[in-house]
Amino acid sequence: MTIPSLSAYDKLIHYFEQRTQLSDADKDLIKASYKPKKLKKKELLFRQGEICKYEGFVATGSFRLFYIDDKGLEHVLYFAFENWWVGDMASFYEHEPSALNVQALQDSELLVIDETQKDLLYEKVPSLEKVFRQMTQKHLTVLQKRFLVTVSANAEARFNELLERCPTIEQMVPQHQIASYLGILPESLSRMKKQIAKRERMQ
Amino acid sequence: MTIPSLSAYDKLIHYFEQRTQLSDADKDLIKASYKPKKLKKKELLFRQGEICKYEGFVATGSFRLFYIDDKGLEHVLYFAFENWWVGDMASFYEHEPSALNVQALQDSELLVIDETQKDLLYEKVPSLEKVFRQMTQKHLTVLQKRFLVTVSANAEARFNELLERCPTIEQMVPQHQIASYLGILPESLSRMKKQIAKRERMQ
DNA sequence: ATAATATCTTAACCTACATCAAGGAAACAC
DNA sequence: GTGTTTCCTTGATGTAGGTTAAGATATTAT
Repeated sequence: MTIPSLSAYDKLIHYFEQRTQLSDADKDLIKASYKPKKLKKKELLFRQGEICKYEGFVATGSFRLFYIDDKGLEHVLYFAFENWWVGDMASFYEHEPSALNVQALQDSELLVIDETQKDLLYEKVPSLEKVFRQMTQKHLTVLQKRFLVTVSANAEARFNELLERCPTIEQMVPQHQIASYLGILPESLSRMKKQIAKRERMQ
Repeated sequence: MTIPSLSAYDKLIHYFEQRTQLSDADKDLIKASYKPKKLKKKELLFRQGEICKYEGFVATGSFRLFYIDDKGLEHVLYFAFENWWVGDMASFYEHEPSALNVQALQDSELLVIDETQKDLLYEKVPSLEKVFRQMTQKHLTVLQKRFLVTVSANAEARFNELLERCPTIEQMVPQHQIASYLGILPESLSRMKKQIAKRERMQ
């Protein structure tokens, strides 16, 4: 018994149709503008220092976007699951080296678009301008929340916030990458979880 | 000898004209959509918990946008000077209580627009859709950089980064608010500066 | 001018998390 | 199936920046 799954393109069209009205012609233009791209587990869409040439829609699988600092420590900016977007706007639009690495956490399927195609698509389907403005606003909103939580709460509170917002995260990504998202070392997360468990056993 | 200064509206129109083409009719529509709003030093445009009803263009003066956590500590998200924007997109568009306070650091002059007027303006001057999409992208880019610096560098490195990016900041805002922007306490910034001075005296 | 308020500095002590080191468990590769 | 990465845990010790308290300066209001 298998569930009939939507194609990558169906998911993308569905995403846009939830946000704006599209004619059949619009849909065809969209399908022609995005190219499928498969990435194996651990493969990178692009790495830090490179120009981000593609903005990608996650059709299947999952990704992490992370920065490696001068000390070699990795800092996860966010995880991206199905129906999310991956890329680096600063690099994509300004053609500057990206500060980010985009890595598949499992075998994954993206639909990607380059800047030329995207500008063309905006011209041909102007209503997407609003969709992407709103998508960027949403993105900004989420990042702002993440920033404020990061600077105002300690690691345990940040962990709880993450679990509330994303209860299945522990089944989806390894613990040392959750630590990296939280801004602590794997050792500290391990110790923290032990503390939490101990406290819960007590009462 | 006084420098003849541009009116608030001239500055706003200039801002838009640097980013898109505008007809005289467009300019009139813009001027009719934004209302002037003066704020005295320390006055708030809105406070945490309230809905952000206005997006504001800073014509003169300066602002800080900050969050107060459960312990009562203030965390500055950013400072806004002339030709910057203040507001809270999440609250403005989704009508949810804002997490931010927007406070004038000195007597200041804003041009503000509410959501109804802004939607109307997008309809009447569609090229602004792109300007605001790009503005939001820029905003997102800056916040992403700020986030990565915050999680990967220590307080001294963050202080240096700020000074490089904004060399006159110490003349423009009090030191305890710089500390709040850096995510440390005023006492720590004071201690840090003493350390830096000592090190510089040595060599 | 003088009181009131806001800002900055210093010092002693404390804590959350990092660092270093090592061993164990699980997953993956051939 | 057994070597090899990858991942997780635990303990001992270190440190950046927080906490508390107090006094010094500067700014503002009346």
